[in-house]
Amino acid sequence: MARSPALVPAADAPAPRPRGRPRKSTQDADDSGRRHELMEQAARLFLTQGYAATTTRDIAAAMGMHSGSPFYYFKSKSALLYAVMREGMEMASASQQRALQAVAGMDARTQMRALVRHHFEILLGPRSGFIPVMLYEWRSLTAAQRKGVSQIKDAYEAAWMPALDALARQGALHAEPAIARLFIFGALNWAVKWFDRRGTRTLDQLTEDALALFFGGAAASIPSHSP
Amino acid sequence: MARSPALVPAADAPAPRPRGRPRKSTQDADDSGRRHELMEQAARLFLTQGYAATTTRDIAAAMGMHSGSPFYYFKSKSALLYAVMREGMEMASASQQRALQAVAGMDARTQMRALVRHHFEILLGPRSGFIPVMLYEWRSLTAAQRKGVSQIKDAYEAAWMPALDALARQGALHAEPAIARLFIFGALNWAVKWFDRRGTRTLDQLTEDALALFFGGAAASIPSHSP
DNA sequence: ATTTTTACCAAGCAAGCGCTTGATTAAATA
DNA sequence: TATTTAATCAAGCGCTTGCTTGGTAAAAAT
Repeated sequence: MARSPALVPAADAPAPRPRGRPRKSTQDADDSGRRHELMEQAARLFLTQGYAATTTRDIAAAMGMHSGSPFYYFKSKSALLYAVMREGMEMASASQQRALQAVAGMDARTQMRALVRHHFEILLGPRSGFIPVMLYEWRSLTAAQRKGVSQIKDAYEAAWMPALDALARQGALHAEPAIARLFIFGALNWAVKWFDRRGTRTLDQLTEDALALFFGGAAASIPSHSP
Repeated sequence: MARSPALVPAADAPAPRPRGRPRKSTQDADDSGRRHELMEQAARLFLTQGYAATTTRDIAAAMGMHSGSPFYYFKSKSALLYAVMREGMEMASASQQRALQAVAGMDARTQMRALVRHHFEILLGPRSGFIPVMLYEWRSLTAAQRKGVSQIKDAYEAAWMPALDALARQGALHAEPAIARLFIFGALNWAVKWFDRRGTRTLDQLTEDALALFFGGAAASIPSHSP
């Protein structure tokens, strides 16, 4: 939607990069930093304007590139979207595993707190962007792409079931865990549309609000060792 | 996304209509039925493909029209989207008022049940379509259009506060009503993405599931006359 | 010092887009 | 019966789109 001729790289765009081979590597290893930066800019634009309404020229301009250059990194616009979702979901799933391991063996409410807090971090934290794109641009994927992302997404969502089942057994969850999970993900994911990170409410507070709403006041927490 | 040349109205499209002036009126009064049918087809496509990814040619083909004909009813694609959202929100707000009047003076949980049930009807019922488009294509509106829809939407959402406040006072809602409302709308609205009307679960059951999750089991309902 | 590789630029093409314009047809009206 | 009006069709215009192609500057490898 940015209607600039882009014959000249636009006034507010980043300064043009030196051409040619880059100086060894910005950091250590596997990540060719420029490709990742492209994914971040694309994700930002996909989220604010939508995938279909974002042109490859918009993305190029945000990078300070010319209109054809993004295709050096991704063979199509669709492949760029897929990379954002797939790699975003892989990172989210890996960090969720770490968050869960940190509370392994603790009571169900503590585990749920960790899951909710982590999910908010992914959705609303400073390094967010990839997962919200996935949530709201799912239909822009091809069937084959959807299948590829679904695998990771299903694992991410399945990791919530043990804690939900335990809370239901304790009487802290007043609905079938399977459909409670759908409602709860809806409630949390929707926060992308209204939560303002520059506001006064922190993600910790937001987490407590959500826990209170779904699983009752803090007093309702009954510690229980896994049977 | 439908890639048909549309030189001929496509094989699966509705049969071509007789041209010329229509036979007096399909029904009684104010609604020129064809315009409304156009909005319904557009809403269906906007919802499945997204607004930007839906071409005016797609909409025309779904109507069995040629590509320029939708512009007889709407002066632009954008105006068609706005009409869907605005008129959809007006209908939803009016029917919500009726649903609320039917339970006026009754206890807060009954009022909440009416609100949730009505909301599901709007989102998932047989006459749905307009409101889901509004929820997921908000960013495709211009600032001026957003303002026009916001007025009605704010009133629709504000109507939930009395019941939420009352439930909080009864101890059946364990979070600040203002942010509870945001979470709850998120949970309900998300159902558009997963609920299958052809499945075994009815909207009545879904309503009870949501009430149990947010406001505790059915036993937690404490009747209270308005003070 | 030469060659290779990386990371772009510069230009443009074919297809598709929203939308306009001027007939044209059939029913309603006079 | 003649005229008007509503609801399209038929054709296409100008612009934007995703993407391609061939070149080129600079660092890295040899």
